[in-house]
Amino acid sequence: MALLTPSDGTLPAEARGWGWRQRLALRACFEWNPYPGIATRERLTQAISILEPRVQIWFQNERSRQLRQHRRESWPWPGRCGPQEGRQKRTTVTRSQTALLLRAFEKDRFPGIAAREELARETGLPEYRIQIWFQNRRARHPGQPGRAPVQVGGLCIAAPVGCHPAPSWVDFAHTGECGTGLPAPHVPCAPGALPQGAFVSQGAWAVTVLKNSQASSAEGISQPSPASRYFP
DNA sequence: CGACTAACGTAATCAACCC
DNA sequence: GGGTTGATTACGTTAGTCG
Repeated sequence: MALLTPSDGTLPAEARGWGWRQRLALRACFEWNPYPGIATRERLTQAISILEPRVQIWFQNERSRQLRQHRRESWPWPGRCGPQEGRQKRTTVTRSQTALLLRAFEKDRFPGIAAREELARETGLPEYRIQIWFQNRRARHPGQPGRAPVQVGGLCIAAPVGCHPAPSWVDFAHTGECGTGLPAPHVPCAPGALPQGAFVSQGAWAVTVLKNSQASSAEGISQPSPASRYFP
């Protein structure tokens, strides 16, 4: 998405959307666990400087793509493997926050990003939680039909939290922090969870390799058929 | 123009929390 | 214990970008 890219528009073609290093980290994680819990998503968030909700959206879209491809090629989708990771802790919405949201809901059932940001500021809740609240509210309190036009243009997705600096995929590329940041070795993951060590090494490997190689070779790394790894 | 992808929608469901 | 509601999932659609 252009809105996630530097404003000068000089991002290389292969990095359309997010940086290829970010994609690589996401793919590496996806291969080990297509259903990451909040802990893994948070680690990814820190490692690749993409906000957690965006990471979640990416995994949703990626699972969708993989499922489609598996169906096309008549391969069974492995689905969840291993114990489930923990969910996002349930957000407690206070009465005053609910009242605020209800007022906004009555005015507009389909708030755009700007309105959600404003509500986030007013309530102190994260913008993505606001979005979830509206989704649940619409589903459970169907009122007048009809939907607001999708607000895509004019988004400030690059920096929903007060427009912080541009995604640091360049830093990610040069600091080498990502290898350790991606899969925190001491994360309190559920016992018997996915092969964390393997995940660590894979993520670190990916990053290490990328640090010492060119984008062209990186493309080759990120390309192997993902399905082949599910069915060795 | 078609392919790709981020963002966003619904519907169904799981699960935590409150009364 | 049941109702409410936040979180997550699958799946579909839209719109922007690129070759």
